[in-house]
Amino acid sequence: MTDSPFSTKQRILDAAEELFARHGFTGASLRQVTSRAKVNLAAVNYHFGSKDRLIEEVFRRRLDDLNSRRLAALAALHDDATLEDVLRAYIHPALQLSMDSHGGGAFVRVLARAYAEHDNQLRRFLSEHYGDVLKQFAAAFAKRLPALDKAELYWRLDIVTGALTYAMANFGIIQRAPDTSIDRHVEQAAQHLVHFAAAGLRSL
Amino acid sequence: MTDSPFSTKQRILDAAEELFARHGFTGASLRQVTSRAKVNLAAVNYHFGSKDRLIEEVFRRRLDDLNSRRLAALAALHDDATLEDVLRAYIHPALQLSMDSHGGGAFVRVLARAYAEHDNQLRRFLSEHYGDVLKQFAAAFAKRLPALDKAELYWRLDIVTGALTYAMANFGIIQRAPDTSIDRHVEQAAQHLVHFAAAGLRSL
DNA sequence: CCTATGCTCAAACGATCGTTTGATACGAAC
DNA sequence: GTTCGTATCAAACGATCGTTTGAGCATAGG
Repeated sequence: MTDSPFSTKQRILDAAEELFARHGFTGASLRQVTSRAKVNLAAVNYHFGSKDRLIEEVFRRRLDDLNSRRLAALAALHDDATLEDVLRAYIHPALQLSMDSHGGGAFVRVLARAYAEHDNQLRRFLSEHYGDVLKQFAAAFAKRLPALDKAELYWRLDIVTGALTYAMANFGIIQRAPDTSIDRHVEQAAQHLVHFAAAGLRSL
Repeated sequence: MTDSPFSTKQRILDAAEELFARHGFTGASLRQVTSRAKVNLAAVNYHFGSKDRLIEEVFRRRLDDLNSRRLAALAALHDDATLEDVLRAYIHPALQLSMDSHGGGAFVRVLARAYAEHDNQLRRFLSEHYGDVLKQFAAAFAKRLPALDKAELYWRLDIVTGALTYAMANFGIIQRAPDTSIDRHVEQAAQHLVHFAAAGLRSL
């Protein structure tokens, strides 16, 4: 029941995440996935039922991890935590996931792609697994930004999320330099994002 | 040589843009495209050579338009233009394109998807058609932000671009309300982005 | 020992993919 | 009127897709 990190299921998930990120959900075939995972082609349908269910599992695995990390970071804050502290609890786990060596970077590109690809189906799936996290953070932000009404706050949080998503996907011109360690790059990116976002959020 | 807006080529481009946005490059088949465009299946390979070349043309058409609009807006500014003015020249044409009724909204989702899908090939294509625009704006920003060194400026411009891209793709929770006109929504989004970005850029 | 269960395997299914072919229609050039 | 290049068409090409099948192998329970 507890499958090892090298079990067939896990190997399929790892390979699928990597290939979905690189070639898209439809672009990556199950034959590519199973070949990379060094398992039989039929193993996907045996363990997951279908390709669509495999895609869902790829999401759930990473998203659950991100959610719990974010909520833990938020819960660890005291009442007198600053706006920057809350921003860091929101931003840092996401950036860390996007850079981690276990294929998290691939996952973020999968995530970005999914918004467009599975138009409303996967979008609903994400909001279900994500809605309460957003609400908890929105409340924490609102407490530190009493001057903003709710509509204005949501506008700005949307902007923050956009900048973060873009940074996670490594889309931008700023990419990790070869002589910078991953941890250091994550710290730099998080620091810039937190600083920028704090100024934007506080602006009157 | 000058093909009408209803020519076979244009109809293919319109249909392809719409379907690529909805289903992805590999997810949308040429049979879907040609069926929607009401042209024969072979017309794509006749007019464009291959599916890949069609994808490139879908990009070039919209991107050239966005580039010229942005540069025109930048050129129209005086020397005493504010940081907000430059931001608006950068942001507003992009948002307008993303909302326009001629399928621009679809194009932006195609754009976002492309970053992940065609790993480096299309990425290079974009930087070639986009590099000088970014440089011109970077210079205009640098002039209004003398306190920022070059590295810091590029970090922050990357953040701005991220927030803008996200907003263009209509990914976020903020979407156009039914009772708000498209133009008004573009104005609102542009105003929020400009305001937020200006604060973030100016922050010490 | 026998059976049942979980898993893997090679092989094949029908469907759909991008692309190519060869025929046909049509207007301009000479 | 004939020729020539452009454009459209139905039909087919081989390749690859997701999925299914049925046999084979292992291990645990009786």
